[in-house]
Amino acid sequence: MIRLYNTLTRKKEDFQTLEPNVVKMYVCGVTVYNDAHVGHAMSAIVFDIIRRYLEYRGYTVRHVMNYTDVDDKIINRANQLGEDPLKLSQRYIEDYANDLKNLNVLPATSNPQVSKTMPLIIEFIQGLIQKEAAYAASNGDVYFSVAEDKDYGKLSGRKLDDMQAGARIEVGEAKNHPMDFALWKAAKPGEISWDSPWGKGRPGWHIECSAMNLAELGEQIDIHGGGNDLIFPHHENEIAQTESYTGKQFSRYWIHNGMLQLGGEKMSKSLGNIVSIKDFLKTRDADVMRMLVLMGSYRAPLIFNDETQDAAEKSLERIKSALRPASPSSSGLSAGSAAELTAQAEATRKSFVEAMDDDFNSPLALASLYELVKAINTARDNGATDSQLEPAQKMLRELTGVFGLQLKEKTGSSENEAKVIALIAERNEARKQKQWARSDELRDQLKAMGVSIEDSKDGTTWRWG
RNA sequence: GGCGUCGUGGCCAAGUGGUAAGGCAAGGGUCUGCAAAACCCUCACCACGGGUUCGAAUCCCGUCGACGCCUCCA
Repeated sequence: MIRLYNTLTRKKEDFQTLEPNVVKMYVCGVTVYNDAHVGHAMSAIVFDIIRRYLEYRGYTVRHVMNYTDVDDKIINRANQLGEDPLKLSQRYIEDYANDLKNLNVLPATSNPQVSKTMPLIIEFIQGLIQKEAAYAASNGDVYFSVAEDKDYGKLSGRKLDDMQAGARIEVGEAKNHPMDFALWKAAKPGEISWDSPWGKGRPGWHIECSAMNLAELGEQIDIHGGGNDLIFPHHENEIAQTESYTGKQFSRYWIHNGMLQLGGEKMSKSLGNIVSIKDFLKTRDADVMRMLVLMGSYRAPLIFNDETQDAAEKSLERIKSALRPASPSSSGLSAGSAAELTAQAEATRKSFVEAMDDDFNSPLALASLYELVKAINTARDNGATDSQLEPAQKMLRELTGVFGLQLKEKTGSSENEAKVIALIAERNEARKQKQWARSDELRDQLKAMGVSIEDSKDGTTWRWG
């Protein structure tokens, strides 16, 4: 039984889907107006791991991730660049999709866009007005009426009275209640807009997700996810809109990832402390980003610095070490020892699943993986053959695959490869002659080319990296 | 000011009532011509102060501190 932490109840709960074996999961994507950063990567990876794990446990996952392509910031940026806003956002949609691919994040089942959901959004707003959950104001805006929603604030644990509305946000005079939020914003001159019963305008920030959810997954879904900075107001407002509209519980489970932190602060566009996904991938492997995420709880803040990145990189190296072949002269393990290794593989699978079943406890699941790593390496040291290592290595691949780790060995160019082989042959000759100085010189030379050398009784092996 | 999350070894981090997983780093060792990799060994009483309990990192109260949200934000 999978248990997961539900923001709505602030408790871990047994996971039960609306339909057997199917998970309807909606994850808030990004607003597309510039390069995505590693904080976005964290969120995407968290839900990618959740999705992969649910699939591993036999569920069919309908994974929807939206793109917010109509928004103030997009309009501002488009104005700056003198570009059509929808063209600009489309460009960044493709760009983000590419980033995700490079991070080995599986494509969502569908990626709806606000600009392509306009009729449904308008219909949704009309429905809310009919139910008197919303009202058209004199200025052409349409607002959601929070006072009419008796359980408004249930996700974020806020009460309307406690929120100092207007303290930091300007209260529009057209609003009935200071906390009322816009479903539809009247267009300013020259702004991109769509026709509606309330005149030209565009949707407010929250209604799109409610509408796209409805369009893609129906009135009720299993999991709604996103960064914990979205709990309020975004997700709170989504609940208010959708539940007012359908009269049913919207999402059964709300899952929120913690914030990635750089220098003790949340990484965000507005703070400007940003490392883009592209810049990250220039110097580190995609696996490193994923390992960083796996090392901690998805709900906790993720400390992003050189030290944690180095640690992640080294940990990956260790896992990779277990995937390497047996030594050439291996004489074979006793049948008993080989059976022990296979048993360890199965034990690891069990503890891995047990850990992940408990609210996706990846640090604990990783610990069980290291146990298997150690068993494989010990078996190899003791002379296991490739066929004896195989079941355990296959299991390790299977489980790291659930995490979405690729564990690729580095590669160099093939023209260099011939040179490497020649240098190693030369070095082996030198070693035979006990010309250690020459031998070490050649090793340094290879190292400079990015080649690691390992000598053993059976001769010399090498690899890139 | 309100709401929420949290404070575990040098760093990252699991554990939420029975005497502290794991990874990285560090030190020692096996192996090696020397290395590297791998393997073995060593390395914490859990922010502070009270309380509950036979027993607390784990429950309660208080203090201090950090972070997130209350405005766009993954």
